Amino acid sequence: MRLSTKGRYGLKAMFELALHSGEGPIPLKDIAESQNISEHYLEQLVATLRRAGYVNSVRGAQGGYLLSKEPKNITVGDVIRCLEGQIAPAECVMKDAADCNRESYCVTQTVWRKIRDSVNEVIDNTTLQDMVDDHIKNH
Amino acid sequence: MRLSTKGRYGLKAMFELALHSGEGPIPLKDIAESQNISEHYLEQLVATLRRAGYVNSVRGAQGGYLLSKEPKNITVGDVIRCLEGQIAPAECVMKDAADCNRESYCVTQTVWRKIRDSVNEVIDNTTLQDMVDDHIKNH
DNA sequence: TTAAATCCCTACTGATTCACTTGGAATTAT
DNA sequence: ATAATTCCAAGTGAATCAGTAGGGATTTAA
Repeated sequence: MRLSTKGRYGLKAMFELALHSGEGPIPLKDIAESQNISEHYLEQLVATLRRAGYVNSVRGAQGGYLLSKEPKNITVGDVIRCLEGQIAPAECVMKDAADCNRESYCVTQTVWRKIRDSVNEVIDNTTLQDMVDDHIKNH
Repeated sequence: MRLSTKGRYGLKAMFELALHSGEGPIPLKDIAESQNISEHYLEQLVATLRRAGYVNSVRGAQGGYLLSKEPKNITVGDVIRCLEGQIAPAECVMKDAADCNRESYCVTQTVWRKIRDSVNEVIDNTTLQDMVDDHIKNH
């Protein structure tokens, strides 16, 4: 039940972008350094977020990345799901899942569904702006 | 964020034991067959649960496994944690975690903590008895 | 008393995923 | 022109997953 570094690093990076939202493009180098992450690895994660439309890029010197929307319109769920795929403890409670067994009703599925829903509730109701506010409040 | 087969199969097995609680030892063969799981693999999972004190075993012909406590006194959290280790989306919010970075406060940690707590709330408040009741209600 | 049914234990294994690294090409500000 | 950046594709060592293999020990039933 651990998140991989994709989701973890990705959210850190998105938080950094949100923190400097409106200040023009931020180069990955800065984020990688401040978060102590391999720049080349982070590049791959941000590429995924870019293709999904959450960040825009500016190439060339003085280029970098910026959020494509306001921080309040991007949720933690958007970011994590983009990088990690659907968040569900078992395949049988993922969207488009095939029926997991011949029986029409399975009790463990009920448990997995509850776990899935509780996690999704948290991540879909926290935006990057919430994280920024939280950060400011604590400094 | 997927659970491995350890936790998934393990919970299914414990549910079967709870369902037949009070009927004497149930052989693994029956559980493995009814849940369509490799018996030898399940054996390893149940061994872990036995060593942790959640099930007792009876050796020899007509032997098998039984819950060591009443179904209402074993939670889903007990079972999953026993087989999968601590449930937390990131190391920094696990018990005994070293400080994740030089800064005293980290925003992503707040998110991970919320996820961790919401999952634990679900699994610690669902017992095997709840699953049995749910099963009976739906048949 | 022997055979069958069961649990118990250790080790091995092929496939997949993780967390990167390598090595460049294309683009743009200075 | 040069340096700073993004963009792209492929390779890699280590770890984990989901078992399998091959036995040994214990108990019941015939």
